[in-house]
Amino acid sequence: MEFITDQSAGYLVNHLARLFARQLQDRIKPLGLTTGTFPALLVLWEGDGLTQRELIDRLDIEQPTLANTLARMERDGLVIRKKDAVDARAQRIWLTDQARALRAPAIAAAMQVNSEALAGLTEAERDQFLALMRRIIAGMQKDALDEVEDRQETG
Amino acid sequence: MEFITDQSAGYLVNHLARLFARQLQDRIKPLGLTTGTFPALLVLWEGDGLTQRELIDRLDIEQPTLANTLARMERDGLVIRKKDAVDARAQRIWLTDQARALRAPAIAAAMQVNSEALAGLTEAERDQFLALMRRIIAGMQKDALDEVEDRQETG
DNA sequence: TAGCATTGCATTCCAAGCTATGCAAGTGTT
DNA sequence: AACACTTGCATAGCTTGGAATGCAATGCTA
Repeated sequence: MEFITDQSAGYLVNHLARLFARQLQDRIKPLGLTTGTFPALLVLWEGDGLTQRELIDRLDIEQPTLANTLARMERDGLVIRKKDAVDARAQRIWLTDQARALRAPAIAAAMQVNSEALAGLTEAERDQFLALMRRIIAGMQKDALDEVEDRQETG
Repeated sequence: MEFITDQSAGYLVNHLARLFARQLQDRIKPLGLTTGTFPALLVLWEGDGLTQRELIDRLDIEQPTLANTLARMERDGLVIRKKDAVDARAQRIWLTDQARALRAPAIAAAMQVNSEALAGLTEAERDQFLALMRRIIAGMQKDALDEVEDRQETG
């Protein structure tokens, strides 16, 4: 059985993700940001005051991963957490002014990474690439969901 | 400035990489393997007795990352490290019988993950997807190399 | 309303990746 | 030969990601 890395989607995706992460990190480090905060920030920039649970529902990330990320973000002055008025278990996440101010430069950095990465592709190829990824992601998420449901029925 | 995650290559690649990693981990955990060992194993299965340096040259991974991975692999009985006869600094990496025996099932697992992930695509779309990734990777590696060279000239 | 199940979050422990640094062994230069 | 430089690897410390677990607050149900 042969395994050719150049023809393995998983291998290439992993490699590509590391290349993107390195690029993004280089560009947002001067802003005092790290890559892991990015997904959470993108959601919060659209509207903060969410609970951790609400954030998780918008990010395909495990709860402990987000909890850790939020802890680092609080330590670094990007967010503050206030107890929910109604539900004493929940904490609502609020952006600091500092985090709000970083929105424009951070997004500019990310968009620049994207455009440089895809610079060798035509407009059509870029669209194709994004569309293919969206379809693969949707399929894999569905598969994962089905597996969870199967386990619940069986177990 | 807008940022739409569905149209961000970096965001989608990161997400996709996590989905692939979860799938692969589920499948190779029963074999006693973890995802991080995979790239090194793929090289070593083609021929072991390499030094760490030679492995790094075949993997776009930083040296400390590989050193850690090899330490875990040695701990788990996948490889042994023997001092090089000529160069006392270098250590040559040898697969154990156990690691050799895992080749077929591990590769089968990875190929299954790939084919399930791409199941919703036509043959042509799969080829396109892989080809696009290869081109983007090549471009980003070239960019990264150029930056290093620029820094050396300047600094 | 008492007891049980669920929910929201934190904590622990691990893998995997990175940067920065250290150090011993080899190489090259004068 | 002495010195500086380079190379090969290890270590420390961090982020990002996950699984497993714990626990308090809430919700449900008999």
